[in-house]
Amino acid sequence: MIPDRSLEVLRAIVSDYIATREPVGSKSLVERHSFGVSAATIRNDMAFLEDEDLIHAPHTSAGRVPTDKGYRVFVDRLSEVKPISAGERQAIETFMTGSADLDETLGRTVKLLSTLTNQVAMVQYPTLGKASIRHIELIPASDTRILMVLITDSGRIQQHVIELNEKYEEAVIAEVRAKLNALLIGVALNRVDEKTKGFSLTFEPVRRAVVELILQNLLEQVDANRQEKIILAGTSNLVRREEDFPGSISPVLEAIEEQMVLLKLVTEMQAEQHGVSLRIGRENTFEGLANASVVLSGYENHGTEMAKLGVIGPTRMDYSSNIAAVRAVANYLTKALGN
Amino acid sequence: MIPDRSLEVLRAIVSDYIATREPVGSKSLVERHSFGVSAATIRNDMAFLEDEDLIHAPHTSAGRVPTDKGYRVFVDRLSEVKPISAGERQAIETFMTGSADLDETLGRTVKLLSTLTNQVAMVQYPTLGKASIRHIELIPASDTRILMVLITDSGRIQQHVIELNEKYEEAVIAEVRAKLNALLIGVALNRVDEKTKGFSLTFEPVRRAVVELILQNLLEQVDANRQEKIILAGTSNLVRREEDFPGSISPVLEAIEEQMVLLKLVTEMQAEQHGVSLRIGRENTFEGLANASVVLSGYENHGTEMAKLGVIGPTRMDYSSNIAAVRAVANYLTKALGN
DNA sequence: TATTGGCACTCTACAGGTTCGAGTGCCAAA
DNA sequence: TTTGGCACTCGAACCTGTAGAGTGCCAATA
Repeated sequence: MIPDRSLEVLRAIVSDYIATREPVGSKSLVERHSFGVSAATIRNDMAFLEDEDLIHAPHTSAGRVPTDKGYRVFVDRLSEVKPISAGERQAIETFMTGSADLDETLGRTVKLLSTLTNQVAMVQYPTLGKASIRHIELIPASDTRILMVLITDSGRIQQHVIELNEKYEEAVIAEVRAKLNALLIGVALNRVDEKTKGFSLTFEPVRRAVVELILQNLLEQVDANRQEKIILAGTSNLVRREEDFPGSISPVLEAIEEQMVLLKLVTEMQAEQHGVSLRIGRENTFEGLANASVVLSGYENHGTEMAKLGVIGPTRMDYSSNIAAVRAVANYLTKALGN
Repeated sequence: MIPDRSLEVLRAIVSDYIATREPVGSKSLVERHSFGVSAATIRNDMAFLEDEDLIHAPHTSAGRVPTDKGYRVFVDRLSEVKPISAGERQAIETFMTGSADLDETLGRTVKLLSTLTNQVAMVQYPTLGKASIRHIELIPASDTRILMVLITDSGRIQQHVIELNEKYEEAVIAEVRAKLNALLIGVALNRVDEKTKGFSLTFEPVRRAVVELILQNLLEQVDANRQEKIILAGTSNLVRREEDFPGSISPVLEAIEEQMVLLKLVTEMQAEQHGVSLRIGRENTFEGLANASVVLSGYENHGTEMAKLGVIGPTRMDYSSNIAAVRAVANYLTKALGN
């Protein structure tokens, strides 16, 4: 167990360090906070915290800096999440109102989150979930191309152009369209595959090639629902915080520019818990993010699809504000998508 | 007029500076290039170039660095555009094949361009142009929502969800769809507005409100074709070139993150000339780009729509390689979209 | 007239040295 | 368990001197 006063000292060290970016020493600590004990006593506590690997001295005879583990204890046990201010609430509300389109809503959300936190913000597109098919449309787009539109009951709409290598008869398209809808409306996305087994056999042999091609494209689209995507905003905030990244920010920028890394990150953290989850420094398995922290929260789309949104910043970030902002934005987004 | 040898000296200064990032002095200049004259003579030439504001000394008794004007003379009169290498050609071809979708093609293109040049790459989505309507589709998406799909003869497909505040009859939708197509197929986008004047009057009065709403959404979509969009890749390359941006790269990052700035830039440069066009340093009207250069080229979508693509990097960039890459990618993209 | 070698001068980058102050660890006393 | 005291450490800031690259100018030269 960590004694109470030592925990208080840790809290003080973290908040001072976040505020000043200077390693904090025993003397300035007692000056700024009223512990009711002398600097020497604090030094003993600090020695204890150092033994526990919660703080760390960049070099002999320097002040102390929180370790990743120290930040972790801080956020888990010490920090209170600040309620967001009236102004922020106001900002969120004006920002989120009046956009019907999923793309636009998410675009605004990510921008909002980055403005609110002054960090890099990310929003994951909603994924599959329990959604089912509401409607499938096939529209001739040119002599050899067909536009396929897939509408799910979560309100998501996907479009895709199918390239045929030959001309087609409109009648086939109409027939396929009718049969597909009859077969699939109300069917959950993850059951489309089994439902359409043998589908092309219900057509005349000469038409089966075209039907197969359309079906294949449909399955791809259904699957693309699983394929995930993340949008970003506020990359320049990273540069403004450059001095918080020892070494270089280059690896961080590379990491966040790489969809795969972010997706992996999001998926890993998905499992952890509901509400806001955190990765601090080296808790991120990806090397490039060793000096970065990630704050994530889930949000819902129509109660069926689930995805994440959050911010990335230096380990030395204002956790309580950022957690509050991420939580608030996730709630508002869920509300905005819920209608 | 600038004497021939002085021009040669300028060329040597620019290429040495690009290669070494060091201000270049008269002595190292004669060592590396064989001018057949002594350093003292070169110094006279350099004094002349400095009078002409083509080079500039960062401080007394330092070597010289090209000014924006110096770079301009260099690219306009001195540099030969390197033909791209076989490897690069290969890379372009593998990269560009096998994507039907406009979004995906442009996404690949921008990634390719940034890999090729190691700079920040940008691609503007094609704009209006002379395209006309091939087909309009209206699809019920839920009780109160309709999906509208707009297909142009340039092959672009746009979708948009129309939110009605009340339930609608499917019959109205079918009627609107039929009449719209009868009226508008083959009509140029910029003439849709006039063509649809009084359109709702051909419907029963009780249905006019719905029709008006749909029409209004259609006009918005047509107009959205004019609304431009730019995608980026390789932002982290900017950070890797940080030392080439005196002061900070922060303003540059802000500028390129701001769609409006880029769009303005692209539009301004549109007018200038066909082929590759360039803005060097302060030639960019935007202050944040004072130390950046922009290389742009136009490309075509199906011969009708026209847009730009290019790279942004430090003024001290390898102009000939970048110009060659931008030109080549623009050509390949035009070809890829042309089918 | 254009070119050259020479020379005195300037400025930066770098290395070494010194000082200052914040901070530490430890110990003996309270 | 807390405290004051003390010797010690280390980095930041500052100075100083030197080496090297570069300049401008001038008188001599082709």
